[in-house]
Amino acid sequence: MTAPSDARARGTRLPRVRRRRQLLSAAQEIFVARGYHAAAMDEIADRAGVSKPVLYQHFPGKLELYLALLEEHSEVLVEKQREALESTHDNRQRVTASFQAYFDFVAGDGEAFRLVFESDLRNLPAVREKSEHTFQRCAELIGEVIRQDTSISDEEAHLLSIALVGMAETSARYWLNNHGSVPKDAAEQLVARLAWRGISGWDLNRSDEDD
Amino acid sequence: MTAPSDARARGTRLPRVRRRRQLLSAAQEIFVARGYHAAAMDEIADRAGVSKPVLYQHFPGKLELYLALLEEHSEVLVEKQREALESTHDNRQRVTASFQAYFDFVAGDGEAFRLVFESDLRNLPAVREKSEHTFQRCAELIGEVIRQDTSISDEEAHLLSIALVGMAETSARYWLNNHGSVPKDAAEQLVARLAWRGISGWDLNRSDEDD
DNA sequence: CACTCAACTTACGCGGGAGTAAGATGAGCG
DNA sequence: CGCTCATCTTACTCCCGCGTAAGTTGAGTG
Repeated sequence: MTAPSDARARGTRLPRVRRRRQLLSAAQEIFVARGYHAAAMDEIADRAGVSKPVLYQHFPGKLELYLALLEEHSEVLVEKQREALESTHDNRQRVTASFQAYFDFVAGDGEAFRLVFESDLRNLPAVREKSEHTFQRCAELIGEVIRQDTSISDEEAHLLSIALVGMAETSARYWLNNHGSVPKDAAEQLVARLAWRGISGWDLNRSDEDD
Repeated sequence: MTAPSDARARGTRLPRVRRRRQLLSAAQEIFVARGYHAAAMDEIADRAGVSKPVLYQHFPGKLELYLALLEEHSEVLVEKQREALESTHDNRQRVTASFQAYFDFVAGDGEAFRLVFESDLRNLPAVREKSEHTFQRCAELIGEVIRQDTSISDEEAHLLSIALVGMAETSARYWLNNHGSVPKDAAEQLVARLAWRGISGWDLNRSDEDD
């Protein structure tokens, strides 16, 4: 079942940088599949077709290995988000692009999103801060857009952004877990529509009517 | 700092049911503060002013102790949610009540919500299923309401519900972490407004306009 | 007042996994 | 062709924390 994606010819020597990349890749598979705690350094080494001390020649410890991956993928998410928002000046399309970015992130790169969104190490301050900071940066990018077009206060704009990011993250994760029930495009569009209806023309009607 | 909330007179004997409740309470404090993995059975026993074997006379193991708490608080959340949606027939108020329920849940009972929303044991199938099932039940409650008033398909209604629940959970957690920046009422209202604008009159305008 | 049984204690076994010491191997260079 | 040094291996040590064996205490009952 688990194809040894990189454990080619157990016994091949590799130059340092190549080996490092491969170790990161093996570690990602294990951490994603098992979480931090259930992941064993032995298993990561095995997966890379190498013995444990090799791992320790590249990373000082399990935690640092994990943090390296977390850092990398957090950056990817924020970058995707930035690109999405810069891809157009039409706010309606920005919303769509932003959700697409979230869905893409969740759909991509061996489920690495689980490190960022579902870490079982969030009780460690270093990890909690990294995750939350990533989240905040995404929200901040969206917040800027909102502020540009509404007379809303900074704090309220930020809270709205948080809510939207939460919506994106949650629905993207749900969509992935239930692959097949709804096609990606449709899911993105649906949730984007919900968000757009929610924020567009915010200033206009301060009175809330029922249906 | 950490008041020994229940560790009265180390050396007091307690009848079985009373002791059990107290152990659950001590366990909750520790699990919430440290997460499952970093929580030590010794510390839980200490916190309860009791030695470790007592713990094992009430619960077969660490996992079962944890699951008991998870189960309990999951039920509380779903129940709060059900009450909120049954508290009125006006959908606009339903939305507000629903978000209030989430904020209340997060604000209440010694931050027990962290067990449900931030468990570091989600890689264990039993826990993952429990958390996800709780989430789904909340979404389903909301989904029923949505379906009653729209011509939307079941699957789409469900995805919308998921998105809304994610919004509620995320914003409630954020609000709690940044207590003081926004008062509870204001946060609830703001996010409820966002959600209501998003879903109300969904069927009417199938065309999306920009601002 | 002795007897019983639930409630509690101290002190330990033991497994699992992170990290390491010491040695083997082999690719490339002089 | 043999030297060197980076790469890699085997085979440990050690700690931490769950779970338990065996024994103690004391409240209530006949």
